[in-house]
Amino acid sequence: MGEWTPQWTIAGLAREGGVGVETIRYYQRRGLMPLPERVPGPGGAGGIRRYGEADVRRLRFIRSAQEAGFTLEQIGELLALDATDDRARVRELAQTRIAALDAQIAGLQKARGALAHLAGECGSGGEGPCPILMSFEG
Amino acid sequence: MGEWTPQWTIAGLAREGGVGVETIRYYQRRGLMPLPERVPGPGGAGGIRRYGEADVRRLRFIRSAQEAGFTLEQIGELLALDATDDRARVRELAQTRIAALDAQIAGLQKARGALAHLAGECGSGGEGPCPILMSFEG
DNA sequence: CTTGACTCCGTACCATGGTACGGATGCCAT
DNA sequence: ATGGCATCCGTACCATGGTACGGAGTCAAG
Repeated sequence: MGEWTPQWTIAGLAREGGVGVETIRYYQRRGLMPLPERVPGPGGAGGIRRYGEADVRRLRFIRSAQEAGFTLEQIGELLALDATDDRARVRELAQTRIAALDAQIAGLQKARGALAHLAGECGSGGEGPCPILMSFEG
Repeated sequence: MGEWTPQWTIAGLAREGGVGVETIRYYQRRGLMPLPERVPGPGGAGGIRRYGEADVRRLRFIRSAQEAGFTLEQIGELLALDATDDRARVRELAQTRIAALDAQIAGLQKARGALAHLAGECGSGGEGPCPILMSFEG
């Protein structure tokens, strides 16, 4: 019995999710990850928590949503919403974030253009300082 | 005598740059903005600091560079570099940041796609919860 | 020449997203 | 049954980029 009845410890979960153990504990404190029951061992005393596929999926979702620019607080709301059927709220969150992403992408592309221009102006052939302070004007 | 011999107080500079007074003071502490001489008034005692066009440009540069994803520390280096002629280092910083921007833009576009898909899946016609947790898979 | 707004400066505090520490306990192999 | 990790938990600390506070000084208008 190994991988087919997946039961990870917190370290295994962390590995699957590409985060540190402390990060998972932090997410638990924030209410983003549940605390599984402690599984008493042969001794009978309260043992160690075990994690399964659902936890891995949840953790990966958190990381992806974070890359999409959601804050941990918003991610908490999304996770809570996953259990409800408040489709309107989900669409609202998604579309607000899409609009923010569009603005952010446009801004980054503008910045990229400015930097490319600077790198060009500041090519290897040339003397004196590069026009750094002016690089974002225009 | 007003705008033609530009002399702003810190509040005016803040207004020009679209930041708060405390932010400018913070940049001064970080070494990103210089502390102008205090201009003694008629009384003779050390007076209030005055800012000019150069400060406005510097402040705007900081904000733009920040939007381009540079940290304040990197911005400090860029500002220091503006006085030198180390073109190689400038190009290095610019190109590193361009690469990071390209990666970031790609990531954001992927996230945007996932969110658009979620918003679609989760249209007004439909029952039950939306597939939030799965929205970033694939 | 006082009043009120603004400045200066040090220091403290804040939000976000973690990261580290240390003692108690648990698990497993030898 | 014992040594050596790992887990659990509370609490403290960190980096980044500010934001707020309080007291003293300064300046301009009335």
